[in-house]
Formats: sequence, structure tokens, C-alpha cells
Amino acid sequence: MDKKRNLDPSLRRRGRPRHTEPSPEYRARLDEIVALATEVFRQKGYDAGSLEDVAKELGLRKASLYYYFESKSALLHLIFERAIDDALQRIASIAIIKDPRDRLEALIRHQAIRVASEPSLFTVFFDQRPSLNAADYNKILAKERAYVRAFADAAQLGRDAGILPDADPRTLADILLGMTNWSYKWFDPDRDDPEAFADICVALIFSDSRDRTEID
Amino acid sequence: MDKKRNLDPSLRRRGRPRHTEPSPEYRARLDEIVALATEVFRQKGYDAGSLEDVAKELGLRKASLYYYFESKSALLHLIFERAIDDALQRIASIAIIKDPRDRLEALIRHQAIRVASEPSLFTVFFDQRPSLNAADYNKILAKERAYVRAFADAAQLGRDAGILPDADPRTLADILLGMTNWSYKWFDPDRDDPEAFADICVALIFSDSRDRTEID
DNA sequence: CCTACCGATCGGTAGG
DNA sequence: CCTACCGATCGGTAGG
Repeated sequence: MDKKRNLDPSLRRRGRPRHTEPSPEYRARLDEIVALATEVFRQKGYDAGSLEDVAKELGLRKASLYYYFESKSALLHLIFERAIDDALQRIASIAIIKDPRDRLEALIRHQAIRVASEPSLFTVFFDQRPSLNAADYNKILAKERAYVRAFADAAQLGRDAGILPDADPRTLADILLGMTNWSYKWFDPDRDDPEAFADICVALIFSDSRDRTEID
Repeated sequence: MDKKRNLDPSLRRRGRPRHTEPSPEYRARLDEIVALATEVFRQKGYDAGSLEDVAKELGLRKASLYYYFESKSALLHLIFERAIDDALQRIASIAIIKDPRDRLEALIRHQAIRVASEPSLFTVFFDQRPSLNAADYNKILAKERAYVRAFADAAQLGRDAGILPDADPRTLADILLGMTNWSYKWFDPDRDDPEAFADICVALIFSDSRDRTEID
């Protein structure tokens, strides 16, 4: 049955081929491939980074990679899927904090540190999205909307509590995300400290302590 | 003399071929090419966007474009050069404002509106930089450092005046630029208003008015 | 500004 | 996991 897989394109199963039980070796190798592909796509971009580049770093040939994914764009989707699933999981516990200020601060701090800590992953995630095929793009987009919504919810809470200006929560969320996410363009791990960066972001937004000492 | 131009590569003049007097038609055509190339590179990316794509929109053939630039990467550099030169020119008058708060507000407002107003240009400018060749990259980088410095200078003034938190001015500048620049990823001209966006950025940073009404 | 074409790269497949 | 290979694209050049 497996042998028939490619005989008729209309019968080909979609997505990653299902194995009855993906062996630990298979999963470990796939993890390696995804990690190395992330590096290659960050350094050269998705188009200019070839599968031969990825294979070479593993001591393999390009053709051998096709055992692990069915196309180059499917490999890119794997990178994105892991990134966004991981990100959603990480903020789940933050999104239930009751205090508006605490929740906002936790989200900002979390995002600043995550992006600053994984420059390769976020460079690919933020810049190579247009290289996904339409179906994969929409899947990622839906999950990312949920992510932005978590920030927008916190922004709305913060706005209603008078911590943030009176504005559209989604726009506030995108602006807060801009402060933190943009760091993938300038943050230098050898020079900058993620925690210090997060502190400054928080201080910029929650400036009331600063103002209180300056005024009267 | 012009005919000899391509006979010996080692004698080829570098950069855009100098015409004794670049005709108005030549300059107009080059403007067209640069504008259309910006669109193509935004939609498909630099690697996937072919010179045939650019030529097609002008009703030309790819080979004809080589009269206007000497390589695809030189065309990309033209886009970058015009973008950064224009940007530097635009903030020159803002960078001499004396009042710390006024200068910061003017810079933030300017940047928010510029990026939100020219999504194609800034998408290419922010995302396709790695596709420049090394020499061009360094030229753009030097000019961009001057641009960030204008923001850092304003941030330092603002910090010393107690308007911004006590932190490294360059980091403050990059965070402020993040708020505004990130909009190229989410701003939708059909839905969002550049002026309103700029207002929110300013309100977020200069939150003292907000705090004053909330506190005591 | 054109036609014709070269040289190289690369995703993907065949078949083992 | 491999070798061998196809088909298509594309930057760039020749020569006019």
C-alpha cells in the first residue's frame, strides 16, 4: 500500500506521511533537520537556501531528505508549526493572570526575552512567511491571530484599567508586539542582555513610576 | 568609448554607468523601473522576483533592463539608496528641534506615518537587506546607523529630561523604532489610519497625561 | 531596445 | 539512504 503512494497524484495522501509508529530515531532526525533548516533559511533566506545546504550539514544527500518531508515548502511549514505551537503553549499560563498590569507586564517580558533568545527562529518566522504555500500560510495565520488576540485581550484590560491609552486593543497589541519583535533586527546577544531589554520595554510602557518621581 | 564598456570586465566602470548628461527620459525610465521593481520584490521577494517580471510590467524584455543597471543586485541597491537618502533628508529638520519632548514626538510621529504610508518600499527595505552584496550592504548600513543615531540622540535628550526611562539611548531608539516600523507587518491602509496610529504610539510613550488623570 | 542563447542552480523523481 | 538525472527558471551576455 505504501508503494502505491506516488503512482497516482490524485491519490497521494496530503501532509506528512503517517508512520504506524514514528520511531524515536525518525523523530530525532527530523528535529535535527528542522533545526538545521532554520539556520540555513536564516542565513540565506528560504529561496537562496537550498536543500543541498541543509543535507550537507547532516552529511546526507538532498534526495535523502525527502524521506522526512514531501517538499521544501513542507519543511518550511514544519518550522513555522513548531514555532507557533510552542509560542501559544508558552503564553497560555500568562493569559489567565487576573491583574491587568501583571498580565501585560508578563506578556511583554515573555515576548521580549523569547525573541531576543532565538534570533534564527524568529528571523525565519517573521521574514519567510510569504514563502509558505497558501494552505500552510492560512494555518499559521489562524494560530498567529490567536496569539495576537492574547495580547489584545491584555491590552483591553489594561486600557480599561487606565494603564494604556484609550485606543483599539488590537492596534495596542501590534504596537507592543512591535517593540519586542523588532529586536530580531538589532538585538546582539554578545552586546545586549535579554532581561535588560525586557526591563526597558516594561519601563517604557508602565511609565507612571517614572512620572511620579518626576512630577511634584 | 561607450561601446568598449563591456569588452574587458576588468575595465568595466563600477556603479551606474555615467552618462555625460543623463537625459530626462533616462531618469524617468529609471524611476519607473525602480518603482516597479519595488512592487515585484515586495510581492515575490528578491530571489523569487525575476527581472523578467519587472520588464514585463514595462512592456520590455529582460535584456533591455541592463541598459539601466548592471546587475539585479545593483537594482536592489538603487531601491535601498533612494529609500534611505529620502528618509535621512526628511528627518533632518526634526533632528534640530530643541525641546526633548517635541523632538521625540515629531520623530515617532514621522516614522509611524512614513512606514504606514509606504508599505511596499518598507517591506523591501526591512526584509530584503540580506540580498544586497557586501559592499552595498555596508553603504546602506552606514547611512542607517546615522538614522538610528538621530533617534538615539533624541532618546538621550528625553531620558535626561526624565521623559524616557534611564536606559541606553540606542536601545531606547531601537525600541521606539520597533513600535513604528513593525507596522509594515500588520498595518492595513483600508482599515487603519496612519495619523491615528501615530497618535497611539505617542500616547503610549508620553503616558504622563494619562497617569496624571488616573492617579490622585 | 531586441532575439537568441549560455551556464548554473535547484526542486523533485526514479529506482534501487 | 544513495546515484543519476530531468525540467524549469533565471541572471547575464553576445551581437545587433
